[in-house]
Amino acid sequence: MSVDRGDALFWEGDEAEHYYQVISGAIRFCKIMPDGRRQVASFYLPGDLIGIEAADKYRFSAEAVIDSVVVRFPKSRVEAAAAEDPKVGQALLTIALDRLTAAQNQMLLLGRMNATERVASFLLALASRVQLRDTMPRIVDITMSRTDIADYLGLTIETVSRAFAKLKKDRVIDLPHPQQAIVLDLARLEQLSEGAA
Amino acid sequence: MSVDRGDALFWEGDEAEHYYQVISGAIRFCKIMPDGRRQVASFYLPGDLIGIEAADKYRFSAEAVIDSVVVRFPKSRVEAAAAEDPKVGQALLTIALDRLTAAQNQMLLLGRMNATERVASFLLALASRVQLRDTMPRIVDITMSRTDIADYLGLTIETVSRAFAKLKKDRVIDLPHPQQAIVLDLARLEQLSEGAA
DNA sequence: CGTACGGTTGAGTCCAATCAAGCAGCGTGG
DNA sequence: CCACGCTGCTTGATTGGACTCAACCGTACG
Repeated sequence: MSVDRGDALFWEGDEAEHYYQVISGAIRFCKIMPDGRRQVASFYLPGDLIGIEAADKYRFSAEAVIDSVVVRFPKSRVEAAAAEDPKVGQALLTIALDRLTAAQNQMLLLGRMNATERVASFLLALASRVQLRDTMPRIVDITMSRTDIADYLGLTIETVSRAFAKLKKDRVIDLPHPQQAIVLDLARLEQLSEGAA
Repeated sequence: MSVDRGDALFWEGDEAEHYYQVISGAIRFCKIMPDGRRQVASFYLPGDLIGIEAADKYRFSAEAVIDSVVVRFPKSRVEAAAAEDPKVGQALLTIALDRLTAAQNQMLLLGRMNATERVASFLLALASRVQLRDTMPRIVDITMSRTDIADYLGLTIETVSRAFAKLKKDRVIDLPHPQQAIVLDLARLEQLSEGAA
């Protein structure tokens, strides 16, 4: 399946009938409050499975950040496979537990970090999630918009922009293009993400 | 095992060798930043399993909020049981997925809600997690301190206290004792937790 | 009875949100 | 080809909600 930028795989409240796996692109997993406030719980990148936490209905919406390709599995078929082969269930469990740990770390970010620390953590996470080639890439491609980043980090687009500007001014990163960052001082970035002022 | 108020089941960084199940009391699951900022990821109440997300090492600490009793299982034994009986693995998966959904909702709270909305959500969660008797209890016992609540909601103790005071002033709850709230206007509390100003 | 601790309340500060321009890239159409 | 408008990003000025600092209160406890 192809999904265009901005299109939804499913909406919060839909009957949860499918799992999705990202092949290419990026999907945001988010929830919107009645007055429009939005929180992105996570970004799903190629290889990631979407929808595993849904029991009866989806509790979050899944929308394409950029044009993407996903495969869709009927939920019932995955469940049948899991019942038949314990390894499938085990694999799902591993994914769920990893994701739980990530969610708990994100709570620390949202609950206790300031704007600069949040953006630093975000950049590090992006850098480490991209192809794990030889070493941590110095060039980080930022596929999502400032709006998506802000809603992921619990900030506004202005604050995200200012945090990028501050990191650039402090020579921690360079920002040749809004969608691309170059890590100049990895150690400093790590310090920031750990909360060292 | 008995654990006294304030004592830890394990610390962040310890080798993850055990699962724990809460029998009585309450355990907080938290992480502390180098400069002392603390985030409580969740409170575990009787029946809850602790430590399932740990792979090699614990990523969070677990400490008793009040004097508590827990049972401890060797991790290896649970894993063996899961390998043998698919139902064990399935049960673990169900727990992990429920917890993931809870964590995602907590992200919305931490990222986008104001102080009053956070406290309202917290009270509702407490009310619904206590014994599910006939209906939602009007009387909510708050076992944890303001410090723990603040670190769970990403606020300070003063702000938590002020939010409680505001809810009381607005006749949404009564607060006969700092550790006990009485829900006067459940509908309003639910509105607040959903983000209706 | 005095001290300590947890909670509340008040005053002032600060960081991020809000409000408001301004700018750069880009696709469209005259 | 270029003017135009749109969209996304940045930057500036101001505001506001939560944080900080500080005092105070009540209960528990030695």
